[in-house]
Amino acid sequence: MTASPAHQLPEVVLRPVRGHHAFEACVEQLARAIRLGVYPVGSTLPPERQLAERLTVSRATLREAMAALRQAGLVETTRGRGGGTVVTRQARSPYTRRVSRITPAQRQDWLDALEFRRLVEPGAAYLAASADLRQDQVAQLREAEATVSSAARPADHRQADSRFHLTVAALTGSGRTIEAVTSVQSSLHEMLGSIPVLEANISHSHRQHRSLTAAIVRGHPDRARRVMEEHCDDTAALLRGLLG
Amino acid sequence: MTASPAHQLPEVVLRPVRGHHAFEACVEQLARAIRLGVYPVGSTLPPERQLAERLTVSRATLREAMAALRQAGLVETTRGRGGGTVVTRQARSPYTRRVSRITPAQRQDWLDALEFRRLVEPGAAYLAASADLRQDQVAQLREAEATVSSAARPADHRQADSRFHLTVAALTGSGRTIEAVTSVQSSLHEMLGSIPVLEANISHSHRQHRSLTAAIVRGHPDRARRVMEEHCDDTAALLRGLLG
DNA sequence: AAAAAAAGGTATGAACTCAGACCTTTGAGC
DNA sequence: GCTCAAAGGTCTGAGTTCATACCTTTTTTT
Repeated sequence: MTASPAHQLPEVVLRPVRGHHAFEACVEQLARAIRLGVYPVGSTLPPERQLAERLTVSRATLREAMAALRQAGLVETTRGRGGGTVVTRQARSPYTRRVSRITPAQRQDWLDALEFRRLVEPGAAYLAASADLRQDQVAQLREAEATVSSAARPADHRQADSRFHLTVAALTGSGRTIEAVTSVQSSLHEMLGSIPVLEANISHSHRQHRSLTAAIVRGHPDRARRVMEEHCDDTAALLRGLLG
Repeated sequence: MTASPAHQLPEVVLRPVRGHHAFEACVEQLARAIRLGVYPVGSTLPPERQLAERLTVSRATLREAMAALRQAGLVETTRGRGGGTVVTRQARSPYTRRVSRITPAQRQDWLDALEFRRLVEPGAAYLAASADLRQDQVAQLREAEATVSSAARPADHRQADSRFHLTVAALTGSGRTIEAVTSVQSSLHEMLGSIPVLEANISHSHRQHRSLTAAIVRGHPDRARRVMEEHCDDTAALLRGLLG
């Protein structure tokens, strides 16, 4: 009881202090934001100085990241007043590169993401439904829902779906919740881009989105959570099957 | 719909790429682990090379962090085989320093932690109760529960409580869940150390722990979640009141 | 007693990151 | 047209972090 560090807690509690280099992390965050539709094609990213501040990174580092995105053809930059960096192409999931076999670590991480998602997204839905929403928030949610159901191509649908879920998270107003959902959605997006999956049951998914939206707007937390749980379970079942 | 980055998502999705310098982050993680009782007084930390690897940091950086802990009197180091770094004193919450007024940002973060906790810990309890637990895991949980209820001094109680909650999280086997609970518990620990709170209703809390343990061991996810929700709500109500 | 192993201690040069100043381009407003 | 402001582009020196050796101390093993 006194001299030993008690079961395996140490192994699980100490986490990597940071993943990669700062500039890689910036590239990743920005690419993710573009991929998830936070910055749609045609939109302008914030000025460098602002972005740098938001990512708590020096402008020099941020610029390296921008250069990488530019080189990858995702964005284009123009100088002068009113200039800036514009999204020109949809970012593709980084794991789409050829037959890059899914490593066991990757697979493990993805399974974990599915599990964590089952926990965190229903929770977010619950919180969102408990909140007193402003009119414009309700409108945002409705619009996000409408965009998903009207998306034509699978890629558009995936992106709109991500944005819908992020919007729900944003309604909670909780930074940690938003971060958790962002991370989970990003993994999900990678999985969907990496696994050839016929997005079956789209109409089923739309129904779930609709009732989720209704439950949140009307302020039924328990109902919102239950719907989101089902929604997550459906996706997870599909993906788990394909991941083995 | 095309040229604007759509509501406030950008503001909330892009998160700081990393907090501080690597070595500060190491100090924080290690101090936190000691504070939360992951490494009790008298226990030996893993060898430097191992720790460095786990934190994904170079040994040089890790050693800077260790030097800081050593200088703060938290640990002592001996050389040679069988040597290592031993925890000699309990880490105190970093926010206990005098009348360090709670900044608005701090307060905001703490409120967010309470909200996120209400989401994540019940979810973890649900997951833990859904899992097929091995005998030794059950034993760990029971032991953690017993340690909380037998803690005499408030400081011991707080630490044992943290460990109990971390143990529940560890039962889920989900890295992201564990990380989320760790972060939340750390904030909670700071709050409790910073706000003069008579830990009222200890026996009430013990009852909750007991039924939580029972629900998890017997595999009743919904019950486990409900109990944890109440447990979180009780603490949160108390703390929210004191935070204003 | 000698050798091996497991720890911490030291050193070095390269790569990364930062903060801050300054330059250049371009649109907006007078 | 002139001027200003808002953007991106460039430069520099200091501070961090890294990877990788190699050294020293102590215990265990043979």
